[in-house]
Amino acid sequence: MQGTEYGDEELKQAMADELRQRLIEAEKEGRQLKVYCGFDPRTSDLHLGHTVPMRKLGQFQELGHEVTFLVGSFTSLIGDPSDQDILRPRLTQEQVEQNAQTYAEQAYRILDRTKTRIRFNSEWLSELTFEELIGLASNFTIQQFVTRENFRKRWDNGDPLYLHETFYSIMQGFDAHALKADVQVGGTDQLFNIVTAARKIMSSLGDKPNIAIILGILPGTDGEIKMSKSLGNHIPLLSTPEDMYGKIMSVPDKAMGRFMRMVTRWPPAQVAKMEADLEAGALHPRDAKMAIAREIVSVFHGPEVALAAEEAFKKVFQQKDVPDDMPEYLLRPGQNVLDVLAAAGLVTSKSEARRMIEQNGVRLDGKVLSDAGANFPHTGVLQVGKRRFVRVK
RNA sequence: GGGCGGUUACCCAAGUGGCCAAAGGGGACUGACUGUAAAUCAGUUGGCAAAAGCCUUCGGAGGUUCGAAUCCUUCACCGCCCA
Repeated sequence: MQGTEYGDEELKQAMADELRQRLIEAEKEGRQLKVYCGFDPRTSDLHLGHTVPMRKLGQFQELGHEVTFLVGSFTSLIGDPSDQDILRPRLTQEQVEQNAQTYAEQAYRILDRTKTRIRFNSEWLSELTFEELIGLASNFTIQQFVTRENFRKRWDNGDPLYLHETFYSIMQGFDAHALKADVQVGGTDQLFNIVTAARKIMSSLGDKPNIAIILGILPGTDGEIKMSKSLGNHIPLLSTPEDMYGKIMSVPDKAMGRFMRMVTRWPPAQVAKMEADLEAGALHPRDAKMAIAREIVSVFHGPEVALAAEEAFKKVFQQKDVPDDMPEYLLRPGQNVLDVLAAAGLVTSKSEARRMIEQNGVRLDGKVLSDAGANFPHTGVLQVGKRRFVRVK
């Protein structure tokens, strides 16, 4: 139960006991536990935050249990209201299918391709009749939903709260039933959906309620709030190693503990030692973070690539040199500084380019360019801000 | 179905005929300081333009006016209260 966050000691204990019990039962019945986690195919690319429950699934997999990667193809048509206080837009069928495809593919970076079952919940949810839905819905009261924090806020603010949003929990509960799940993994934002909704629905349908493994939520690059693409604080799984390394380095120190626990493969003892060393001043926070960044990049790209990413980082940010690899732009005759900045994609408009120049944010081979309208001086490395580079040829 | 209120830039939010490209906050970006951290300080934050200035933007469409985010008509969407 390490790395879990139930926010309630009693619940954690209850779940731990139940898990132990279930393991014993399964052992007797000569079967493995059925473990699953649902993922919303809401965006096409996964980020570090998604990997937290995936790695938990991976651990179960290593222990020989049966793992299902459930794509919420049907639930995405609604959008989970759990993790935010505003209404989420509904996706179209096509968007969902397209996203689901790339999703599963990326999941294999973490999970064992040969052992992972991929299921789509539209399989059974699209078959439900209205009558069945009524039966499922009768397990819940309006109050249960309205008292949940995220609904409560919207209620209090006078923001719209749609009836269909309450179906999300019911559907998730039905997923657990359809999969006959023993264990369901999810973030703290899924506490209600898993512990209340899924367990209730399963019991009402005569299943043994599944056991909740509730994981903490990984913060984004701001170190505060949940990593999320829509909040712009995410670290995509498909980012380049250099980018991933750099993004991890930009995470505030205070979030290091959570990154160590949630996305590195380090055993608790090592994490504890690092934290103790940091506390004692024996370890420089920067070095600790570099170790974390190298470890995380290794998880996805292997140790050699991670080391190379680290070298690139040192070069650019510690020695203020330029990276080895960068996009190239072919200079055309008669172009001025603004033209090149805009055409090379370093800025989104010429007005922005002007601003950057005024703010001394534009450099060519390390020298600040101050004349926006001047002809582009010469070929070389053109830099905007600290991290945008283009080689002008 | 009725009454009232609302829809402003990436987000929240002020603005109720000219001084509004539109206050303030958040976020983001640039610079300084650093460890590409945090904190702090300074600045920027619609587009085009060297600049004067011009153009587009205050839910959509029409209108009044020399002039509209602001007034009128209408449509759409949302909230509250009543039924």
